[in-house]
Amino acid sequence: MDARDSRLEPPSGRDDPPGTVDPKFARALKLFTVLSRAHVALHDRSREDIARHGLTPGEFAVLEALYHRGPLLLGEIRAKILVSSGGITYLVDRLEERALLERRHCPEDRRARYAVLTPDGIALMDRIFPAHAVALKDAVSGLGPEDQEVLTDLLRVLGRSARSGVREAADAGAPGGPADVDSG
Amino acid sequence: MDARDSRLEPPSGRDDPPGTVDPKFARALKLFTVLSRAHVALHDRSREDIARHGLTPGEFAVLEALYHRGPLLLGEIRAKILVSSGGITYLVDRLEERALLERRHCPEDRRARYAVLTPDGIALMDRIFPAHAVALKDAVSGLGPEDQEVLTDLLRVLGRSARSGVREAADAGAPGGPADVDSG
DNA sequence: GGCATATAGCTTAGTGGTGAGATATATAGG
DNA sequence: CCTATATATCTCACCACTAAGCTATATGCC
Repeated sequence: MDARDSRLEPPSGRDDPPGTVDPKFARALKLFTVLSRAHVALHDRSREDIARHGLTPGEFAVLEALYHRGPLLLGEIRAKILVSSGGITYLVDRLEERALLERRHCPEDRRARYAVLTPDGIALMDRIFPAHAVALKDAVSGLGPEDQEVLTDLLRVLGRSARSGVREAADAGAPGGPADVDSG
Repeated sequence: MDARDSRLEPPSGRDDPPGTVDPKFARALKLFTVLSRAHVALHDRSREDIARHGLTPGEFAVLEALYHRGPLLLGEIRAKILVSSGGITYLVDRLEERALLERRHCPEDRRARYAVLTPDGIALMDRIFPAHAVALKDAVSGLGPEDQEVLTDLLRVLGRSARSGVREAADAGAPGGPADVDSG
């Protein structure tokens, strides 16, 4: 058999990557990378603040939506915070168990449910939201107000851009199966 | 009061949210929201492209790092793609099982391991990366090249701001712009 | 009314990932 | 050399969340 165990060998070199990035695409790729890192950084700051109160970001997002908009149907929260149908049930279950919100029947549609903050839920948000707002304000304070506005506007356009043109399948190929990975 | 079931009652009103956002913080909160949504949108586009090849975003990120940088220590990949120590082991395990990469001993440090793409791994990336770059370029095409550059620069600053515990002066009185804005 | 289809939320199985602790190795100081 | 501490990776228990299918209800068409 082959005497050579490749695991015993160091890599042939540190500076001969097999692929290089076509500069034509480098700008988009870089933008994506930088966007991801900025998001992670900000999200982490937000999360470490929220975690001190025993909440996950998802739970906090639900509470915040209700705190600032009043009672909402589960589907409305779902659309606002971008979780799956199972996800919103899970989050609302946990918050209801902790008596921070309640489900209520919707008189116009018996399939639907409102989520409504309880007094405890309101009290909790009264207590923690202001500090959270300060934490976020600090986290973005590396940019001045005008730059923050410009950034927000650009991100809005980018978001729309990425959301539009979403392919609804039916393009090239059967939508039934994932694809091959190897066989190359 | 008697024992009524609050679930039978509709919410008292749709437009009396308990909390309102201090406009002083509205800009930062809005920025965070818009950033999250833009990130989700772009990430979803990226993911749906990657998923067609049977890869998760994490797996793709590992392959891409190795494809463009050559062999890397697990810790180096970990720092680049921002996963936990358990996460990088998990990702590399899966890719190694599929023979897309190999672990190799590091001669200078016997605790460490390199990850190196196999020929199959390189072939896979040769095959799927170009289309992925096109997909991302399309997704950001709602912004012109110059706006993309501006956005990237602002996001870089924001990322640094969120990562460091900055509490720079600046503040509400002097929108003249913070001093050091670039260093990398 | 009666049927077909769409929709809101729930259930369940499964997954990508985290985080703390374990192990092996490295490094510094006596 | 010996000890103490730091570091790179792995192991394992757990978790937030997804996706698909389910039930109940709503809606449109005949």
